[in-house]
Amino acid sequence: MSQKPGSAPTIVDVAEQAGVSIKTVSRVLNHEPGVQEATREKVLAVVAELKYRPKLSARSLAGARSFLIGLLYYDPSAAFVAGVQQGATVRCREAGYHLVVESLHNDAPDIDVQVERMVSALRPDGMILTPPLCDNPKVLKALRESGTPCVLMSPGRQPKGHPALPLVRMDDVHAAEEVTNLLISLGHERIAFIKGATDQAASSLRYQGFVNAMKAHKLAVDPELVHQGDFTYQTGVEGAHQLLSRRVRPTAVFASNDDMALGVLAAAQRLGLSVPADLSIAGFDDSAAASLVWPPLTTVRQPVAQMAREAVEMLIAAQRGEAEGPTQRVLPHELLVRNSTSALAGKPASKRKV
Amino acid sequence: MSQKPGSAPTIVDVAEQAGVSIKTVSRVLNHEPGVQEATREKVLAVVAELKYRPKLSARSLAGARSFLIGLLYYDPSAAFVAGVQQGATVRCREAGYHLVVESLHNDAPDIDVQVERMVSALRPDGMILTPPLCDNPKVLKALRESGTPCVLMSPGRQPKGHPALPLVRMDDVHAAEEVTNLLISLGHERIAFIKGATDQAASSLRYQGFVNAMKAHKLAVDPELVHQGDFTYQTGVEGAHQLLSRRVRPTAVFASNDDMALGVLAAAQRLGLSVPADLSIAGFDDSAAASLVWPPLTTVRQPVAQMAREAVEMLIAAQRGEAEGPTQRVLPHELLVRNSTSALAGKPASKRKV
DNA sequence: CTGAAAGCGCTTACAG
DNA sequence: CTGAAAGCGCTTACAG
Repeated sequence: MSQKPGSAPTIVDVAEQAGVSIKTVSRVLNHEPGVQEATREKVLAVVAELKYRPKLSARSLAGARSFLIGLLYYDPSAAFVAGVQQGATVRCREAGYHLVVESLHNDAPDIDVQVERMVSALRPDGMILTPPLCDNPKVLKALRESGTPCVLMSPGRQPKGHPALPLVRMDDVHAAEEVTNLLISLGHERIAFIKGATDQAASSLRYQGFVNAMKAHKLAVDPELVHQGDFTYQTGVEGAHQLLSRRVRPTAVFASNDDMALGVLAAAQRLGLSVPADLSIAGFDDSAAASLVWPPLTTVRQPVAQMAREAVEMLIAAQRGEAEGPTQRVLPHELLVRNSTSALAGKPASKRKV
Repeated sequence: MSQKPGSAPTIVDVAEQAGVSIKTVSRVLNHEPGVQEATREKVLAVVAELKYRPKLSARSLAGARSFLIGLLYYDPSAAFVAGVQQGATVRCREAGYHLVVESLHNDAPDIDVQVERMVSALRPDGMILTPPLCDNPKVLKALRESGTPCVLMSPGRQPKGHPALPLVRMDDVHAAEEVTNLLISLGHERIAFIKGATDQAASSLRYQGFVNAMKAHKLAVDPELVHQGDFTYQTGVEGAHQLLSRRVRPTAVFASNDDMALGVLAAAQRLGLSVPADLSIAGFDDSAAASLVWPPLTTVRQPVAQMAREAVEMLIAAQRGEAEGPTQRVLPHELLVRNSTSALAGKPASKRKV
């Protein structure tokens, strides 16, 4: 063995032992064409025997790739981040990439410098941005100037004046329509809606879906039954108190995320209402708590891990110059019908067509 | 400017413009002693002007540091991972390090190879392990053989036969004692306990704390009031049904994590019991759901972010050869007294000394 | 206090 | 199909 004991084997060790040049070893490892099958196998055998692993820093310094994908996030629920990482790290591992994460504060005045620092030190091959960072102009600008490829996860409207960035998202409008349709199919007509934070793109999309479905069934959207929340539990509680004090109560509440739906549930129970007998409640997100409370919430599951997986996919493909698939992808979600919703008393579930 | 337009400035550009050698620039950037103040300032000025950022891959290849810290995790609640990353990425950023995360499956037969692959490609300066990976012998072995420094977060008993590894944790025994003492101070005597998964270290520690506190107050630990759970919501529900069907019901239940406590809460409410009037419930972890249900759960908050922060700290200090502080640290937790616990009817809260 | 040389372990042109 | 040379951008010894 030419390999010095104690230190990890290098490409030189492999080349010597296989009786080829380091360039050939490099070719085999990078799946470059034009290597004789016998040579290829010999090299691979030595690689396995020596347990040789190319060092990322050397590949990165010499070549045009770093094999690093960055993930920038701020705050979105822990479950969202966990899902993103689950999908992203698995895909990265399969492809020989690694995920570098950074938790940034969306309002930090020097956020652009933080991003620029990270990018120029790491030179990642691509960056994944989650809300609300994917809608932060300073972040986007820093990334654009550095020439780092990006994929946005569930962004709001894209900034005008720049070419559309690659993105992955789900169809919030359609999902909200489905939830509303479910409630209508259960016989509900007085359906209240609690909106999310005004500065988040999902809020208006989900509200739009609610309105679409109501109108499609010729049901009125009573302004008195629409409450402005901000995606927090607290505004769900407040919304419930306000909505349930109407002369004629709603029979169902569609809160546009689970945290608010949980607030409605807690408030309803404190008021002595039985859920779903007296009030049906639906949420959105399928948060961990949604299935832990009683009754478990009817909600929508976002394909978070799958979105992250595809984001990594797009970044890697783009780098290889393969334009594989669309750069703006909409992934399927899942409507989870659980026990917080039920047919309106006296109205059979099948009464209305959906 | 000697710097070619379009490409990022290198150490050579800085050296030329500052009129010094690259070695001197390197000294300034690495805070090495023995540089004249005037020279130092001149270099720093040029660095700022050129917005020069040393490339990690070059530093890593040439030197002994990679400025990368690895974080390996599997499953622990999303909230736990989020907390760990929050603390770790902030500390990393302050120190010019970056966090590479990998989500592994604890039962993967080739988990040691996965770890070895990651380590030999990245050469991280240190690795942070969370439960249950921090107790996985194959992971520990792979890391030891590669010579990668590690810090374990909240591990169970350390493997015998090897030098004790650095770790950060909280005092589960003491925290469980505090929860139990709280219940006792509220007048409860028939207190049920739901144990966690037998293969997790925290389970026995928390039970030990419960037993300690009961004994300290001369209260009997009734075997009929101890239920074996596994940290899931479902076993909380099962435990509740079993415990609440006793001839003489417990007046309080201490579930050793929040998921199980939520199961107890849901079961109790379904049985028509009012919490905390009819039954006090305490959990452990301060999960997101704990404060979202009604009534919010009395529980214990782990200093997760702070533990991660210190783990990074220890790894960086160890690399610099500074033996700063102990390598086995126990961080303070916080008892959160919320509405799921109250004084036993007829017994004033102050009746018992704690 | 400062610098010239060598080298880390790969990939990139370029030859043949 | 294969290889010898140069070079990526830093740090490490070693000198003075």
